[in-house]
Amino acid sequence: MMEYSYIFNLEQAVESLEKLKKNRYLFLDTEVAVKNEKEIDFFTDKVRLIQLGDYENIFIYDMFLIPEFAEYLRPFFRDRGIVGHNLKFDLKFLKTNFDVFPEIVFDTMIASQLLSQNENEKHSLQAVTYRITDKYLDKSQQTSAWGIKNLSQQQLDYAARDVYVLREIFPVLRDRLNKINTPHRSTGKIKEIFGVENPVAAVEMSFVPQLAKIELTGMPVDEKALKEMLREASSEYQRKYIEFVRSYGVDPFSPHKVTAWLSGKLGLQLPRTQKGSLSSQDSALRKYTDRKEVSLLLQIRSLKKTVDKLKELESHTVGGRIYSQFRQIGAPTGRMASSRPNLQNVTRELRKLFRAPEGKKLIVADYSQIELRIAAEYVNDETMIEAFRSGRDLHRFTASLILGKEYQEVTKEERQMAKAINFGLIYGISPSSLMEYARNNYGVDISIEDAKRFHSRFFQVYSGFKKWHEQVKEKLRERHTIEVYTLLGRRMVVSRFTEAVNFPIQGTGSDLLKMAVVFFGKLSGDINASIVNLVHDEIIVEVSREEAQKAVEILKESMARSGKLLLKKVPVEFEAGIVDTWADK
DNA sequence: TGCACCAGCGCC
DNA sequence: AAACGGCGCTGATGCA
Repeated sequence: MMEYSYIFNLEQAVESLEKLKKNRYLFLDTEVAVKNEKEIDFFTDKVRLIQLGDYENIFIYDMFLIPEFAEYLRPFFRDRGIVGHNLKFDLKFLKTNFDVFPEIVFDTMIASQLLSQNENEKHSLQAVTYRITDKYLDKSQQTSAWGIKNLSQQQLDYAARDVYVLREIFPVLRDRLNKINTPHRSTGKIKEIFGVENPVAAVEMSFVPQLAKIELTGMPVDEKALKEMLREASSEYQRKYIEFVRSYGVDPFSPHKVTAWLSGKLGLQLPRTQKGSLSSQDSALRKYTDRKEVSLLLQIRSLKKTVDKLKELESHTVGGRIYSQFRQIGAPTGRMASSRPNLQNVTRELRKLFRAPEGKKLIVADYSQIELRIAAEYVNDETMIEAFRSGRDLHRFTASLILGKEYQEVTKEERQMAKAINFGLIYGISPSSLMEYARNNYGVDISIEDAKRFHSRFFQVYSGFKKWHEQVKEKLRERHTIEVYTLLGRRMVVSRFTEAVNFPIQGTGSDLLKMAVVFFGKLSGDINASIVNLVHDEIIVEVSREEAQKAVEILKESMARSGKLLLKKVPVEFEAGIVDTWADK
C-alpha cells in the first residue's frame, strides 16, 4: 500500500518541508500540463505537480494552487540533493516556471545508462523499474490532462507511484555503480550526499544541471542572415535541380537510378557498397567531375544538404535563438547527441550564422588533436608521448618517421597523408581501407603497396600501439566479450576489435569535455557567461563584451584542469578565442 | 499510409 | 580473417 499526501494549501506545504528537512536528499518528480504533446515547450507549458518524498513520506504539491511554494523550495534545495529520472526535464521546468534550480542531483536514467551492458536496453523509468524490481509501472496517466481543474484519483496515484519506485531503484543503481572498478574514487558533493563513489557517475550527475542550463540558454543565431541564405540557396537549388532532371531525366537522390545511369549510359566505373550494389557516393564520383553531368549532380546534392540544414535551423529558431536538445549519453562512449536541430553537424559555411547579439561575444574553444593525445597516454606509447611533450606537430612527426625523412622536410601532402594514417591506424584500419580513407577524407592518393608499407611502419614506430592491438585481439580470442574502460573509468562491454580500441579513446574524450564543463560551471559563478553549444571536443560560450576576457581565462583553466586530471604524461592543449561568430577563429 | 531499413553526408 | 569509431536528418525503397 502506497501512501501519499496531496497538498493544495501553502500552510500544509510549508509544514511538510519540516518533515522532509532532515534528509540530505529527496526524491523528486514533476507532472506538466503540456499543450502540444509532440512539442513540449519548456517556456510556456505549466508544471502542475511537484512530487517530493523521502523513504517515509510522499507529498504531491499542486502548483496551480500554491505557486508561492516555490519561494520555500528555492532555499530548501540549496544544499539538498534530489533523486529523479531524466532530471534534465524536471530541472528545466522548475527553472522556467518557478526559478527553482536544484544543482545536486542523482539521475536514475543516467545511472542506468552507465550500467548498461547492451545497446538495446531501454532506460525509461518503466523499463528500469521492471529490470530492477520486476514490477510493471503503468504509465498510461503520463500524458493525461494535467491542466484540468480537479485531478483524478488515478492521476494522483500515478504521480505518487513515480516517486515510490525511485526510492526502490536508486540505492540499487548507486550500489551497482560503486561496485565498478575504477582507477580513482570520486570526492565532492555527489559523493557526500548520495554516496556515489564511481567517478564517472559523479561527473555525469554534476553534468545534468549544466546541460539543462545549456538547453535553456539556446544558441544565438543571426535570424535575418539565416533567412536570406535560405532564400538564396533554395532558389539556386531549385534552378539546378530542374535543369538536371530536364536534361537527364534521372532522380539525383535515387542511388539506384543514378548508378544505373552513370555506369550504364555514361560507362563510368563505380565502386560497390558493402551489400554489393553500385555506390553513387560523392567520393566515388569526384574523379569524374570533369563531366558536366557529374559536376552538376554533386552541386545539387551539396546544395540540397545546405538547404535542408538551413530549414532545420530555421524551424527551431525562436527570437534569435536556437534551442537544441541534447541526449547526455547519446553514444555508449559518453558522447552527447544533439537533435532538433542537430547543432553538432553544422558545416563551416553555416557557422557564420551563429552570431553573438549586440554587446556580447562568443568564446570558441577546442582541444587540439585530443584523440591522438588520449591514445598516446592510454597505450603508453613512449615515442608518441615524447613527440607530444616536445611540442612536435604529430602528423608531421609521423610522416618523418614513416618516410624516413627529416622533420623539417616533410611536405604539406606528406603531412596530410600522415594525418590519415594517424587517425586510421590507431583504430586498427586495414591497408586497403586506409587507401580509401586517405582518399575520401584527406584527398590523398596512395597505392596499396604504399598503404601496406605505411601500415607496418606505423606499428614499428609506435610499438605501444602494436602491443595494445595485439593484447585486445588476444583477449577477444579468449572470450566473446570483454570490458574496456576509459581513463576516468567509464565501462563498456564490447565484442568487436574496432569497438574495443575505439571506445576508450572516444570515451575518454567525452569524460574530458564533461569534466571541463562542470569545472566551468563551478568557476564561472560570478560572471554572466553561458555555454551555448558543445561539439565533442569544442565548447562555445556566450558572454558580455566586458566579461569576455575573464570568461576565456576561466574556460582555459577549466579545460586545462580536466586535461591534467586525466592525462598525466601527455600535455593537453587547446585553442580559445573571443569572437563574434562561430566561424571566426 | 505508416514503419523499418539503408544510403548518403554533415560533424567530431 | 578482417575490421576505424560515434552521432542525426533526409529521402528512397520495400513491405504490411
